[in-house]
Formats: sequence, structure tokens, C-alpha cells
Amino acid sequence: MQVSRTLDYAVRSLIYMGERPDLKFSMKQISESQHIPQNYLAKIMRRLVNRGIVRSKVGPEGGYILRKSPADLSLREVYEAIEGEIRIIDCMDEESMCALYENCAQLPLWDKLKASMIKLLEDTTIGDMVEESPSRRGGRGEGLPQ
Amino acid sequence: MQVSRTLDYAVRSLIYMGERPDLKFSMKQISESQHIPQNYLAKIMRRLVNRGIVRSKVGPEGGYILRKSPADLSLREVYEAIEGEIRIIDCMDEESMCALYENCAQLPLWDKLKASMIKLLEDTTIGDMVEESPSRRGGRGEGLPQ
DNA sequence: ACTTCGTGGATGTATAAAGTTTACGACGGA
DNA sequence: TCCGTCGTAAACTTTATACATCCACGAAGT
Repeated sequence: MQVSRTLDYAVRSLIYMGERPDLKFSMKQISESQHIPQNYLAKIMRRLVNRGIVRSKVGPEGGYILRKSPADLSLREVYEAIEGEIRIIDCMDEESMCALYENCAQLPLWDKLKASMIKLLEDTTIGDMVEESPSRRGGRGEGLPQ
Repeated sequence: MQVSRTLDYAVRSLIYMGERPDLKFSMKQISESQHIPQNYLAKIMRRLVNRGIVRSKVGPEGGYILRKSPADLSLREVYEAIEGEIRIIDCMDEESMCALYENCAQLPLWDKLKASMIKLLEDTTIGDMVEESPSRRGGRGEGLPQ
């Protein structure tokens, strides 16, 4: 019941980009400032590109830029880009996994948990998190370009 | 971000026992009715015993019995017995894991998520789930002893 | 005494997460 | 036009851990 490091990387990168939504960031900039292995970040960014969350540009002066305002980018979108559909327990599709499916007394609980998770993720945006970011509030952050 | 099968096993077993809180169940009864590998169940039960959730008795006519009423046994207790303290992301204790800890803009979100999870687990009891159980409501369940 | 049955620890395995490597191709500037 | 930059793509390796199994032990009932 933990958030993967991969999702953490994605969120961290998007917050970083969200501090200057008008700028384009190279993979190197992101990976170094956020302490993410560059080649691993590449894989993460591809998913964000495919989901339409960021736009990429190849070649010199290439990099990534957000496709929408941070305030319009919910954590749910990010979560689903990285982890796929939100699922608390997976006795839903793999029938073999649970011989007691039709009689499962647990499902209502997991459904409630899932719903409350979705609501929270839906209601939180990258913009909200940028607001919380210390570097935006004058703390010693990782520093923006310039 | 998924519930482990181990927790599912534990909950399933406790619901089963909760249908007849007065009875003692052998490991064999539980493992067979709930389709849980017996030796694996043994390890799960030990954690529940150590946490004081069930009482065990060894020897012939041995088995397990709930130590408190299902209505007083919260899912949180069960969760923590199996998974340890609830933790959404683990940059809290392992400092090496996140060089950006002090400036982490994500923590507020994960804290909120954790809080809502805790509340839900705290508010749900095994007793609640027994109520939902089809075998108690006359559906074709896995059948109680006798 | 003998059988039953949970205990405890060691060990094995399968799957997924995390990270790495390499080849490639688009792009912009000198 | 050629070169260096930089993202893309896929295969591959590594590491971690969830899940499961095995076996020797000892408590307890008959």
C-alpha cells in the first residue's frame, strides 16, 4: 500500500516544471535537480508525453514543457499515466485470483477506499503542490534555471 | 498502491471467524474454507496472535479464536498487524531515499491520503464486514462449521 | 506414549520495480 | 552539410520483496 518511487519521480518532475510552466526543461535539468537517474526519467517522461501531459521536443534545445496549466493538471491524471487505472486490489479482473469473488465481504471497503483516494487525487493539482513548494516560498529549494 | 494478498488473507480469515466469534477454528478449517495455503496462513496467524487479535491454542483440539468482539476489531488494527504502521511513501525515515525531504511539496498530499485511509480503516470493523458477508445473509457462502 | 496441531525459522521462487545500456533519428547551429 | 545535442525505443540486468514451502520442535489432549 505504497506509492511507487516512479510516481514520486513523476510528481516531483512535474512540480519542478510547474514552477515555471512557460519554460522548457531538458531531461538533464530535471534529472539533476530532482536526483533522478536520467535514463530512468526518460521512461517516465515518455509516459507523460503519451498521455498528453507534457510535450517533448527532440534535438538541440530540446526538452519538455507542460501542455496545460499546473492548476488544471490533477494528480489523478499523473497517477494514471504512471500506474494505470487506480486499483486497490485486483480480484476484479483476474478471476483465478479469488475463488470467493461473488461472496467477497471485503469489496465494499476497498471500493470506499478507492473512491476516497480518487477524490483526493482528483481534487489536488500540480498547481496546488507548487504553492506548497518551499523554493517558490523562498526556502532553500533546488533552484530554478536562471 | 495495492493491498497485498497477505492482508486479503488475514481479513478474509477474520471475517470467517467473525461469523462465529464464540467458536474456535483450526488452521485447516480456515485455510481450506478460504483457499489459503496452510503454511502461509500459519505465518499470518502468528502476527495476529502477537498483536493480540486472536488467541491460539496448540495441541489436539487446538486452533484460533478471536480475542474481542468483531464489532470492536477495526481494520486498522488488522492492517497494522500485517503491514506495520500505515505509510504511503517512505521518505519519512530513510533519509537516503530522498535528498529533497525538507523541501518536499508532495508530503502534504500523501499525508492527507494517509489520514483519509486511516479514518476509513479505523471506522470499519470486522463486524461491519461480517454483516456484508453473503453466507450470513443466506447466499451460497463457504459454509460455517456444523 | 502417541497423535494432533500450532510455532519458528530457514529456504526457495516468481514477479515486478528500479535502473542501465545501446542504437537510433530528429533537430538546430557552425 | 556535417556535427553535436538530445529525446526515443527496446532490450537487458539488477535488486527487492511478496508469496509460498519445508521441516524440526514442543505443547497439549486421549
